[in-house]
Amino acid sequence: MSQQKIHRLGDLQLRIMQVLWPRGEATVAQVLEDLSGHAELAYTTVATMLRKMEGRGLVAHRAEGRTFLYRAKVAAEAVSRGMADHLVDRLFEGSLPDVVNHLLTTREVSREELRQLEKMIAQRRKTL
Amino acid sequence: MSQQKIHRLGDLQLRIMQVLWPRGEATVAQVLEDLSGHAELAYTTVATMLRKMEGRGLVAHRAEGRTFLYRAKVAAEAVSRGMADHLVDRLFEGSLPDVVNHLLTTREVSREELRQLEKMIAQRRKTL
DNA sequence: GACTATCTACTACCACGGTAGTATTACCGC
DNA sequence: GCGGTAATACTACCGTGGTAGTAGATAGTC
Repeated sequence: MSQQKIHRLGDLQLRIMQVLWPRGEATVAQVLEDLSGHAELAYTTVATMLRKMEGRGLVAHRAEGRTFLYRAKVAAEAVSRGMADHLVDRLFEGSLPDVVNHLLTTREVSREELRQLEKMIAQRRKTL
Repeated sequence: MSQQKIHRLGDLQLRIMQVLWPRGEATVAQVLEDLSGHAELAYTTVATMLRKMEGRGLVAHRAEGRTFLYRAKVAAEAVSRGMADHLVDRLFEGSLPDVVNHLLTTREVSREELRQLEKMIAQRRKTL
């Protein structure tokens, strides 16, 4: 059941995952530390959230003395893919050209970025 | 307050909006009708959801006799833009190349779609 | 050994999406 | 006029994200 609901991550949950992914393992205090800059949260808020996320299978922990070391249990790629796919499906019926077109027409784009995009497309074509 | 939280649309809420956008106005029964195919919902479920959405400023209604005609109060473009931007910001720090790269590498793509993408990019370059 | 800082556990809220039942009201056909 | 149908209003409930306080345990410090 975990695999199917990967796209459902609240803002705080995602930010916590984004702390855990590069760190590998982190204590509650470390997560809280890396999170500051967004909003000042209470220590217990982060601890509670981590416990809830563990219940959902997003993270796991091991005890180091009396301290818990949390680690991500789902890969960053799986999450971003799940979330992106979910959105593309909901908004653009799964059409990749539609979503890219939407992004291109509603956002600021630099010449350099356009060049990058073309490069990616050329690259992708080779893999077909 | 309505403008800033446009990206927060539940699945059902979005589907309802997607019924209202092309129709312009619709009764509860018509929304329910257009929604079937997804899941069979109770009439009162849709009615309740519409009332909640009206409280949030997503839709509005006028009375035609004793029947309510609901209409979307936020444009489809604003919603898709808000949702897409929110996701791109959360997952890829607002980087357009990153999100496109992610989409290109994780999804199935046809040669034809790649051609379309290149066309769009060329088109977009003209507007710079 | 007492004090304090630091952990986790438990509990409690609130908001909101989603779902639907019950109640009330009003129209329509006979 | 009466009964059924269809509409909205109200209420209720569950799950879950988010936030945090309080309590209890424990490790380190003087």
